[in-house]
Amino acid sequence: MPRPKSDDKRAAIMAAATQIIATQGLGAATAAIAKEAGVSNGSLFTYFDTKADLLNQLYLELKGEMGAAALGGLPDADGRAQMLHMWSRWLDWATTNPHKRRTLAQLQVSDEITASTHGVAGQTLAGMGEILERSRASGPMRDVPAALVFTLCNALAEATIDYIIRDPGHTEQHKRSGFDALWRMIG
Amino acid sequence: MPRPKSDDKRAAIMAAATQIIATQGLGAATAAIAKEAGVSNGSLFTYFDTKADLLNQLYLELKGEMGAAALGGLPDADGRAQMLHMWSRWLDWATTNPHKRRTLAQLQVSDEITASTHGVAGQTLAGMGEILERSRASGPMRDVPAALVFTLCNALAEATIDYIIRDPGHTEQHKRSGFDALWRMIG
Amino acid sequence: MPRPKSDDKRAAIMAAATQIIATQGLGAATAAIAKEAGVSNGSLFTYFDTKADLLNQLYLELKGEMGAAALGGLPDADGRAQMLHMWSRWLDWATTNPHKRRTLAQLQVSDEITASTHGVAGQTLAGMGEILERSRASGPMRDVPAALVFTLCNALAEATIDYIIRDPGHTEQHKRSGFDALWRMIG
Amino acid sequence: MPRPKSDDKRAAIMAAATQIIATQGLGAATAAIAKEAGVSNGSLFTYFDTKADLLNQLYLELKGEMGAAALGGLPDADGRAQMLHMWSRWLDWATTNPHKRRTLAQLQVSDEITASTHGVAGQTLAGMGEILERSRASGPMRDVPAALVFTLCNALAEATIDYIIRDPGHTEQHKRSGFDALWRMIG
DNA sequence: AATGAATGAGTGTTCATTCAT
DNA sequence: GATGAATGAACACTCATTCAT
Repeated sequence: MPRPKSDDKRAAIMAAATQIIATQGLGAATAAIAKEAGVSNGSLFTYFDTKADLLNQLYLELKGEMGAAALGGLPDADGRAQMLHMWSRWLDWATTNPHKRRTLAQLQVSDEITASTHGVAGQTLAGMGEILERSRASGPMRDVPAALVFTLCNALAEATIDYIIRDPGHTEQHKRSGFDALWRMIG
Repeated sequence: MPRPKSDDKRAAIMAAATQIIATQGLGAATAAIAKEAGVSNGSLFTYFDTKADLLNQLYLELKGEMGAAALGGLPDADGRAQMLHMWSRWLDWATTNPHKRRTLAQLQVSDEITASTHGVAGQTLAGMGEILERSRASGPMRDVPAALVFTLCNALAEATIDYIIRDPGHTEQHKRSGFDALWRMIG
Repeated sequence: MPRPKSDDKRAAIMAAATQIIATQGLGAATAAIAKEAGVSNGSLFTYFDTKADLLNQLYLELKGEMGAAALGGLPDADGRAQMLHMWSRWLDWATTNPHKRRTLAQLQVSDEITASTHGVAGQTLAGMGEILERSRASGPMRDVPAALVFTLCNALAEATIDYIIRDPGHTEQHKRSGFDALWRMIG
Repeated sequence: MPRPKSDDKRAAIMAAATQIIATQGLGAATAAIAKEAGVSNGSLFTYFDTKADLLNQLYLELKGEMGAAALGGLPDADGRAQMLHMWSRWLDWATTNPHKRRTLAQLQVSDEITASTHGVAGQTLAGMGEILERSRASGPMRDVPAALVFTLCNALAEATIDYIIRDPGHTEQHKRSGFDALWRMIG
C-alpha cells in the first residue's frame, strides 16, 4: 500500500484555491494555488484532472457548504420563522466567510462551470427551495413560477450581502431590512 | 490633439469588444477584438491605453446606454407609473440587446473595473435613482438607506432579466411578475 | 540478489513497451508502458534504471530475436541457398511481427541508443554476417569492406520489408524481387 | 506598411532547426531553436503555426534541396552516366551537409510528418525517379514495380551515405562501390 | 495615424524519477 | 518488492504591449 491520496491535501488545495481566487480572480495561476496549498505544481493535477475540474468541484463544495449553513438548526416553526432563520444563517455564512463568498460569486458566472455542475448544485439547494416554497404558495406570488421566485429571492440575498460587506457597521440592521423586503415580496 | 482621429474606429472597437466578450468571456484576446473591429492589432492601443482601459470605458458606455434606455420617454405621472415605465424600458433594452447585457454583466463583476469607474457609473445612474427615490420615500422602506434599496431593486431587475432570457416564451408575464414583486417591496 | 524477482514482469514490460512504442512512438510515457504491462508506475524502475535503459535493453532483445529468427533452421547447403533461407526468414519475422519491427525501426534511429548498445547488437548479428560473408568473398564485392556490404544488404532488406508492409497483397513476389536484386549485387 | 515578415528570419529559423535537431533530436525545444535563430520565443510562432508545421516545412525544404542537388548539371548522356552523375551529386550533398542529412533522416521517420507532406515530397523527387526509370526499364528489374525499385535504390544510397559518414577516409572509394552495386542490381 | 511583426513573461499540463507506505 | 502519490523541471503555445516601417 503506497501513500494513499490524502484528503488533507485535497482540502488544502480547495482552501488555497478559495483564498487565491478571492484575491486574484479566476485567472489565478494553478501554480499560485499549489504554492498556497503547500503542494507541488504537479500534485495539483493528481487531485484534479484540469483547472476546470478543480473549479467545478470547488463550486460544488462551496455551494454545498453555503446550503448546509443556511439550513442548519432549522426550527420547527411556521413559514416566516423558518425563512427568517434561513435568511439569517445564509447571511451569517457569507459575511463570516468573505473569501468563500467572493470566490463562489466568481464561479457562479464563469464559463468554466458546466451545465451539469450547475444542475448538481441546483439539487443541493433543493432544501432551501422547499422552505421558500412553503411561504410562496400561500402568498401573492402563488401564481408565479417557483423558479422565478427562487431567482428573485436569491438576488435579494446576494444584494443584501454585497451591501453589508461594503458597510459592515450596521450588519444586523441591513439584514433585517433585507428580510422585511423579502417578506413583503413573497409573504 | 486630445482625441484620436476617428470616432468611428473607436466605436467599432467598442462594438467588437461587446460582441466578442459576450461570446468568449473577458479572457478574449485583444487581437480577436481588433480583428472583429476590422482594425489592426496595434491600432486598438492608440484608442485605448491598455486592455483594462478598454474594459472600463466599455463598462461606462454600456451602463450609460442602459440608463438612457431606461429613462427615455418618461411620462409625467405618479411614482408607480414612472417606475413601471422605467422597469419596462430597462428590461426591454436588456432582452433586445443580449450581447450588451451579457458583456455588461461580466464587466460588473470583473476585477479590471476600478473603483473610480464604478463611481462614475453610479452617477450615470443617478436619474434612475431619483425615480426610485420618489417611491421609496413614502413607502415601507422610508427608513432604509437609499443605496441599499437601490441595490435590492437592481438585483430584482437583473434576476428578472436572467429568468426571461432563460425562458423567453413568457416575457411579458415575467416582466409583470417582477414589477409587482418590486412594488410590493418598496411601494 | 543480482536479478529482480520476476522475469515475467520484466518480459511483460518489454512486451508492453514494444506495443506502446509501435503505436505512440518513442515519446510514449513510461506510465503508459507500465499500465499496459499491468505493473505499477514505480515498478518499471526496479527493472530498468531509466527509460533510456529500458529502450537500450529492448533494442538488444528485438534485434536478437530478429537475428535468431533469421538464422533458425539454416540448411546445410551452398551460399545462395543459405542466403535465400535467411532472407526469407528475416522478412517473415518482420511481416509477422509488425509491432516489433516498427518499434525496432524507431529504436534504430533514436539518440537514446548508446554506441555501446549498437556495438553489442552488432555482435548479435555476427551469425548473419557470416552467411553473407561466404557469398560476398567469391563475388563482385570481394574487395569491398565487409561492413559496407553488410550495411547495403541490411538496407535492401529494410526497404523490401517497408514496401511489403505498404503493399501486402504480393508479399511473395516482392520478397523474391528483393532477393534477386540482392543476389545480383553480391552473388 | 509595417515591418514585413522577413524571409531572412524564416530562413534563420529553418537553419537553426536543422542544426539543433541534428544535435538534440526531434524532441528539441522550440525555445532552443528560436534562441539559435537569434529570434524570440514567440516569433517562431509568427512564422510557423505549430512545431509540427515547422517540422513539415523543414522536411519539404530539405528534401527539395537534396533533390535539386542530385539533379543539378545533369549531362545529356546515356542512362548509366546520368545515374552515376545523380548518385555522385546526391552523396556529395549528404556528406557535405551532415546536419541537413541527419535532420532529414529523423524527419523521414517521424510521426509528425503528415501523409500529405510525404505526398508533396514524393512529387519533388519525381525528377530523380525519371532518371532511375530509364535504367530500370531495360534491365533485369523491368518487371518489378517501379516504386519498389525506387525504394531499394534509395535504401542503397542511404546506407552508403551512412557508411561514408562513419568512415570518411575513403569516401570516393565507397561511393564507387555503392554505385557499382546499384548498377549490378538494376542496370 | 496605421500596421502587424516582435517580444518574452506567463499558462496549463506532462512526465521521468523518487520515496513513503 | 510493490505501489502510486509526490515532485518540479520542461514544454508548446498565447497574448498584452511595443515599435520599426
